[in-house]
Amino acid sequence: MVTIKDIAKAAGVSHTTVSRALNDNPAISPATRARIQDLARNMGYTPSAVAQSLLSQRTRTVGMVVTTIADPFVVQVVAGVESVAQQAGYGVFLCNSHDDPQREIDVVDTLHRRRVDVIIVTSSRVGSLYTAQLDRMRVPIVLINNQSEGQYLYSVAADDIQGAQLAVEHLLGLGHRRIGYVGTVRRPRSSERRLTGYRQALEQAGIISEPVLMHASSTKNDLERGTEALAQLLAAKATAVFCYNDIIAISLLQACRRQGVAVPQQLSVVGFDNIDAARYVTPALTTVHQPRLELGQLAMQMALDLLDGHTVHDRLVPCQLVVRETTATPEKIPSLKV
Amino acid sequence: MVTIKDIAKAAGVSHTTVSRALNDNPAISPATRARIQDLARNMGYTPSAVAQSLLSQRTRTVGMVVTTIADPFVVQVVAGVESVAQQAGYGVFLCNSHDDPQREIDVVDTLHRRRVDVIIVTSSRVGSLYTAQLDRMRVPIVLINNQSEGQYLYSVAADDIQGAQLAVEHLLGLGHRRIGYVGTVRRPRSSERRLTGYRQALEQAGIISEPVLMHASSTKNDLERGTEALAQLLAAKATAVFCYNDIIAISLLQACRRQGVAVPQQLSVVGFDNIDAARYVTPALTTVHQPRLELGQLAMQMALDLLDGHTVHDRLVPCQLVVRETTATPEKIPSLKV
DNA sequence: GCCGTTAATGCACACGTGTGCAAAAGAATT
DNA sequence: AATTCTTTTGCACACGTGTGCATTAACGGC
Repeated sequence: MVTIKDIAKAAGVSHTTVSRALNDNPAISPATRARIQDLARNMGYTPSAVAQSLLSQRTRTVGMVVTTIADPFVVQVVAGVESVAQQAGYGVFLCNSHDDPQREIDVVDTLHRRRVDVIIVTSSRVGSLYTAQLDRMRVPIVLINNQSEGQYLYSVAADDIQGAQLAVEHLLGLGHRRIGYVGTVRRPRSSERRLTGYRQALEQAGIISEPVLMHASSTKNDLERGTEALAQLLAAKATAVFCYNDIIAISLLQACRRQGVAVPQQLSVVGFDNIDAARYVTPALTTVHQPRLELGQLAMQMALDLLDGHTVHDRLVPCQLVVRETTATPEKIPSLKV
Repeated sequence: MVTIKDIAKAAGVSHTTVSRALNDNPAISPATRARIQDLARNMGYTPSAVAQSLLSQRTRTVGMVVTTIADPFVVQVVAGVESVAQQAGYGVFLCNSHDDPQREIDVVDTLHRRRVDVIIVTSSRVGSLYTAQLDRMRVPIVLINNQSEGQYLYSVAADDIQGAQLAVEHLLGLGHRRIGYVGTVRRPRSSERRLTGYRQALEQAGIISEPVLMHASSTKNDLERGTEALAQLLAAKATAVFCYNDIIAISLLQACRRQGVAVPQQLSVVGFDNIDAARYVTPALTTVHQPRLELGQLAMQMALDLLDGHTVHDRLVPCQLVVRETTATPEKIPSLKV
């Protein structure tokens, strides 16, 4: 591996002069500068970011912690982070937490050991724990869609409450009165907030929310959620359902098809996230769009602001309703004719 | 940021002793070792991987270049790389090439400047160019599904020819005789190889492939491919079609629905890749499964072997057929009764 | 008490780059 | 020719960690 010392030896100057010449320092005469730059090119020299980082105390790297890279939601967030980071000359170091709090702490420690300039964590489970570590390691941490109760950290999040309200108000507007909610235990905080939005929308319409219509997921696997949820919803005589996310909603659609429940005639379904698959399913899924790309971009921009010493304020980004084919006016089924 | 020198000062010893104590060097007495380790813990010490890398000349990092992180195909490959890397104590540095050869060269240079130990590139467009740079920077490069003609590099790839044969043989087995192929210009080499597999399967069945049934994509956007392709296929009186990938196949399914073409009764459709959405569409897409996770794992394993100085050989991984609902025996339509 | 052996610790350097300060060389001014 | 100013270059150190070698201390055998 060729270093500036090698170039210095070849040029008959000190490594100091080489360093200055390559950085276009005006103290170096134009003649030697050109000579050294040519020499560096010919010798195939590439500066070592490792050595530069050691000296400058900056790696120009952002550490990104995700629950799993396979989640279609986080992929877009990563893309958003990457685009802004790239533009600012920062690189992205990727880590998995696998939704395991202990592992999340471990990878944050790894990133700290690698001296990343800033850390971005999606769906953090242990945000509050960072406050203790935060003063030890002087690394700013930005949380995206934080799932814990830590309040001392910087965060960017989609507005779960407002998004859920959009979904439920859409169903209410179509004439539905018995609307169910299917939540999850994997994202406790988001699920709780979407439930809050669901409740508020019903309340504003003068409807009392019934516990029999609201279910948290009992399983860790969202994909197996459909069959179980459908039985509960039919038993509660629901005409519409708002799901925590698109995966659950799609699994519900598949259960409906298996059991001969017509969507949207017998049951309207609304998802959350607007993942790619929502557009492809039949009937196409009505859902709440989370600005995933924007979440990533905002988080990275906030990270850059923090590194520049600016004061930043938390961001809550509104969601948008995407109406497709799984929602319609409820059928007048016998049990409702009373 | 606390360093071993700070600990040395606090303990009244030299930084050498601290370094040895933290690394469990037997030359240090158990008493001082314990004392220093406690001190390090209390002071919140985290070793600097940057300094260690500078000295050891190893970063324990793999640089990963992908066309775009938003592609559902590459996500699984990244997951495969990450899992093996994680287990071996390596980190993953992620970069986008955006399918731009120049940009691909730039990010490889960036990774080299960061002194990653090895580089993994998916769907490389400029593999052959690396041979020139390869001796300059002594960094092994592993290609996944290489799209260029460079032959001096290590590579892992799915067997496009065999996969295409599986698909077409499946259609032939169902009784189809007029089978189309819809390719793409974005992955020239893969598309060409799948076309080869398509041709070989037809040839073995004694069918002469007709140019009117084979189309390369004229657009860069696979999603808009459907409408155009459907018109061409109907004009050529095809009863089945094999698509370069699932995105094109799904776009074709949507065009069929819009134009009232029944799938699979009037047209059988086979995709390639087996992305998540293939399972969700209606009817569910018959497709060729590429072992994406395995590709990533094999590439990273090959990278580790290279770093250990072992000799490695290129890998060609077989694909598997996944039969779902978009393929069936062809209808006896009038034009075929002749 | 002397010497050889072992245990414990420190000195000095290396890794590759950047920078303050001094030094040398050259040019301009008196 | 002496002085001052400017231009150009080099010395030495810093960043944080690890290691070969030397040094010191301790200890046992005679």
